[in-house]
Amino acid sequence: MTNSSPDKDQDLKPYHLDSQVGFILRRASQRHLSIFSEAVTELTATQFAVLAKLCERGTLSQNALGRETAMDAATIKGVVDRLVIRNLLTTKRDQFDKRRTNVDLSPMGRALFARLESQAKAITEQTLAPLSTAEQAVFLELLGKLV
Amino acid sequence: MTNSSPDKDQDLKPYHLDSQVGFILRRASQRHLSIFSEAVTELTATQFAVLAKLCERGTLSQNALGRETAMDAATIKGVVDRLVIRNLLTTKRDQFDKRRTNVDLSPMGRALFARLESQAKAITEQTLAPLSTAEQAVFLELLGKLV
DNA sequence: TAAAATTCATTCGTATACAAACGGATTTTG
DNA sequence: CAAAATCCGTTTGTATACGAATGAATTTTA
Repeated sequence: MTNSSPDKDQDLKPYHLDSQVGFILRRASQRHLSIFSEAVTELTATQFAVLAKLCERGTLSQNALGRETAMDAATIKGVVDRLVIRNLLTTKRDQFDKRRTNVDLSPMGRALFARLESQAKAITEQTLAPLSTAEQAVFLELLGKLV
Repeated sequence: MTNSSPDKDQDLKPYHLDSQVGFILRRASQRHLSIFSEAVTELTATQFAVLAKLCERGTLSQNALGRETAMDAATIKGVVDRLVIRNLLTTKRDQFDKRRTNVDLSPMGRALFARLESQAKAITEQTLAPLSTAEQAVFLELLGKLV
């Protein structure tokens, strides 16, 4: 007899890109980045994340900063380099561990972050605006489990 | 008297990167992409999305394909070019609208997609695995509102 | 129908993003 | 303590990602 139970090697349901979580995550990120760049022209969201983390944590080695902001060593290097060129960050060789380069906010970087902080909060709100307050809490809780 | 109501220009609560939805979305995407590349070595997630969409929709103009896969014209061009070089896609000038380049799966592309389809479904499941079935449904519904 | 607006694909420039490999510094371990 | 393992920052190469500008083709509109 024909079995209607789940297939072994092949699912009868076709693959629909639009319902795959990875694709929807990418589109949600795209929308957020679009909201961000609309509201903030001075920095990218990635660059802002670096300023925010340094403001929160103070001086960090370059690689540690990368870990805190979810960027690998090659990526954080480029981001830091560009921010140093713009005088938003300072770097200094660690005097005890000669491998490390310590990164910190410059006065300009600190001032820029202070100026953008409330806008950044508004961007978070705008990103979540399609959800009710209750839905936002549920969403953030579940999203947090997926990291 | 001192007012404890919400601030006008400044929120007393400090900005914590780790609780911003944009940052968590990025990390969730990173995790998904890591799961993907662990399971599928032949293609990137982006490239697979192109194959999937063409399998689903058939021939599309290059720009239309970009819209369906959430890539702008410049991005989809690079992705298509690389897949054409690998003989996974074919391109042909539209005979009626001379602006358009129509893109379709090659036999090799179709075969590769067929071979990877079940793995792709498993990747989606693995990405959502930290959530219960009920949570997954809630999460996808809310995430869908944020695109 | 002619001008204006739009669409299409392309190119250029900049910015993530990450794997892999490297040399130097530090820490761990046998 | 010396070898092994790890960590640090850097470089190279490839792949998205997108704004802006371009020229050619098509559609809209006045």
